[in-house]
Amino acid sequence: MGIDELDGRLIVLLAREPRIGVLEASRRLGVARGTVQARLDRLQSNGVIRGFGPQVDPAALGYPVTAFATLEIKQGQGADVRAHLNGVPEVLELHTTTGHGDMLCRLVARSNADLQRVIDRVVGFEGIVRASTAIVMENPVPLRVIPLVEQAAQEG
Amino acid sequence: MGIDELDGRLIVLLAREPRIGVLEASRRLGVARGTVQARLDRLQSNGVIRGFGPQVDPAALGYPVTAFATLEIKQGQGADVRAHLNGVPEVLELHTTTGHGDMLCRLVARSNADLQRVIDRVVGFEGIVRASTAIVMENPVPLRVIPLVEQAAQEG
DNA sequence: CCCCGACTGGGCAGTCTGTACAGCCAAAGA
DNA sequence: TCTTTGGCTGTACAGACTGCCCAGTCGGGG
Repeated sequence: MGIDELDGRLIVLLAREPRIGVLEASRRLGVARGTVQARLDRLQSNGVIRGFGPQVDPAALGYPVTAFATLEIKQGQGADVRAHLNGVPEVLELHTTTGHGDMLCRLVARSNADLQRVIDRVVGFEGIVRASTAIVMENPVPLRVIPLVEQAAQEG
Repeated sequence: MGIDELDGRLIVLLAREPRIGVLEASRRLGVARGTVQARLDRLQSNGVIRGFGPQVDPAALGYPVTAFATLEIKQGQGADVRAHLNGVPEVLELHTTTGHGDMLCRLVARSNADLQRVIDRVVGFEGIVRASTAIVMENPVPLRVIPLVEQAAQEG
């Protein structure tokens, strides 16, 4: 289940320059093309690489406001709340957590004013007892995996 | 800056089946290949599509534990804290937020025990006054953008 | 000592990409 | 109404890549 050092270099390379193909990658890594192909296949069937879907920027889509909402759920309403939130497009992800809140979700909105509408829609559901929202001002570290991959590659 | 309806269908298609190329996409969408190519180029230069990097699953990498930490920062230490957290591979993303905490970051760890090590490393830095952590138990809605894209496509 | 898995280097057919060009059409402007 | 502009359609061509196959090499485990 670990990650090879070559695997690591491959993933990092693909992350930095996604457009290069298997052939070019093999040249950069200094291995045969078949090797890269085999590694890639294995990484994908392993589940290490889920896919190569487009990374969409909500801000460029017209949703420049991001927020995190901590939700407190009425006992036994978990499934319903999940289904409800799943139906809200502005809910980009949802986690159930330990701690004071029961759920944490990431929201986007067209503006601060629009965020109110989104929150109303999110919490306008019996089963959600309380919600506290934190608006994101800055994003010093955007979602990244490369450092983790490098670490996993060295240790593995 | 809006999103066309065709743009929306294209993005959704690519998100669902990333391996298909421009040609196949044009067939599916019922438009000419050149059109798809032009749209793709525009979406990428727009910044709507950031890229097609590999989507790596930290769990498969050996980091099955995810947590969110809310950090309280000593006034004026923001920049240092950012730099510090930027150097921790297990910090997958970092936001500065409004509300009770000053920052919110996503962490991963090899196990619950290992999470302690990560948190120690994160908060072991002058400038961080307090941290409260919520461990993720379940992830009912994994990070997604498709519903948002569809909504933006209809409205735009 | 042998076997097995992994990597190498090469080859082949099929397909896709990048690019270009001419024609068509609808919307915007003169 | 005429003209211009921008976007889409088909088409074409050379170059490059992919998927697949195979024989040979190499190092570790049995």
